[in-house]
Amino acid sequence: MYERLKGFRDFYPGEMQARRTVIDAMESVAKRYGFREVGTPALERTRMYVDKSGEEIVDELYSFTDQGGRDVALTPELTPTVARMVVAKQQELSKPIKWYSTRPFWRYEEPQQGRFREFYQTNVDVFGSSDPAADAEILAFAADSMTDLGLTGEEFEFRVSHRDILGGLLSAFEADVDVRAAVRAVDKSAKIADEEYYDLLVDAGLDYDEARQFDSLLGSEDLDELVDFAGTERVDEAVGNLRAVLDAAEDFGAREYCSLSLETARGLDYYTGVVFECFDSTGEVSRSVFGGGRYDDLIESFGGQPTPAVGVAPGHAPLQLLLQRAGVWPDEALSTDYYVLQVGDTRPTAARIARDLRERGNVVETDVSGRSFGAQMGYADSVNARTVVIVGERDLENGEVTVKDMASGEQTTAPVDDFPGERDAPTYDDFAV
RNA sequence: UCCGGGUUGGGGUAGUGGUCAUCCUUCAGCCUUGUGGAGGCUGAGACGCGGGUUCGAUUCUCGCACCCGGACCCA
Repeated sequence: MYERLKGFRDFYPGEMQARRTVIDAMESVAKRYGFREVGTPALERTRMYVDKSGEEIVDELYSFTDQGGRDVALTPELTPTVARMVVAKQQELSKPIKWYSTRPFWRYEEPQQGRFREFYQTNVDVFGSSDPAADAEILAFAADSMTDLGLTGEEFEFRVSHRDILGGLLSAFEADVDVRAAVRAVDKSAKIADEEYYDLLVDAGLDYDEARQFDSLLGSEDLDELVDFAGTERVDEAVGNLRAVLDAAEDFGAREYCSLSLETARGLDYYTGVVFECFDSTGEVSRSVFGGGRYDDLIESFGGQPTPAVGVAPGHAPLQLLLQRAGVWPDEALSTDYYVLQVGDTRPTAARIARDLRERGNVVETDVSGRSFGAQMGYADSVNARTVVIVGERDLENGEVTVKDMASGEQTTAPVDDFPGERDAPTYDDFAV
């Protein structure tokens, strides 16, 4: 017996069917917005992640040296890859570039609820537009995905913040504050005690009174107050940008799912503008389901022309938890349209019927194990066959097959030459008198 | 990497320092090559791994692995 690797999962048909339904729903929304699918490698050079995130990142990667001596890593996220792709073909791609992709990623970390070492995400990004409408389109894609999956505004919310508001306010307090550390403190603030939060802000360079004031400003949600307090062009512009995004989201039908929450910060290493996180508003532990935001500097830092970008990446595992808690996780029960049952040596006719039904798009099974009548019927039942077509020697002598509806148990005969005939999906009702 | 709780057939369980480890379910075959959900018969399938204590360990003990949850992290 071989055991599965820690943090990796197997998906058996029932769960996989439900996952497929969810993936198809999200990708369908992305396609309707004109996002185009891209395919990307599972391996990239380790250096790409180190340059972006620092040497410590290597501990979180599945990284190794390949047989050609290259230091490579299984991709822990998509953003650097698509940034690389944008830079490589920058001149020939028409802007805005709108791409999506669903695939697994790998991080060497401890599994937790909704977190695994191999995990799936659907990434959706816009490159080349700094217009607030681009941010809003990402929010609208995310909102449409959630509602198409059966969720309502009662069950999730997008907490929207703006990195430049945070950074601008912090700079207004102290010119040389450690913005990164302070933002990280903000990101944690909901989970830790106020005192601990203030201590972290103090560590970042504020004094204690400033920390309290900063906290209170973030909580007020009065954007005008923030502008007045800071009195800087940067905060003024950031607030204007956030408002413009929310206005556009209103027009795109996504505003009702958004709430202003400056205490939402995300990890934020490369975020530059609007950031948001999707929260489960029904769950007892309101942890972030997924997040996204604007990262205008990344492409340039990858060696490209300055190219603004905004994106979102719903992770399938936390999304699954949310959908299950909301009671809208798709049905995992498998179904079969037809089971073509053979009695005696009737394979030529049974196979012809099965092929005809399949050509019409039905899910059709027939015996491939030489089983008895009763065993075939039991199998048909176990795979939730809707209709069983009995192809038996006795009926064939009369030029007939038997059509049985498994739910009711009723059955009737049909002329073998007229089955399925012109019908796409014949049932018992089509032949019952 | 750290903390807490777990681990007995595929799933769910009972139990014990000593005969063939309990029961339910599942799966396969048969009763049943003309009728599934019921029933019967037969079969498959487990003490996570390693060390220690012991005449003997699934049971006691230590370590590890894995699972669940949490911390850190969340690019």
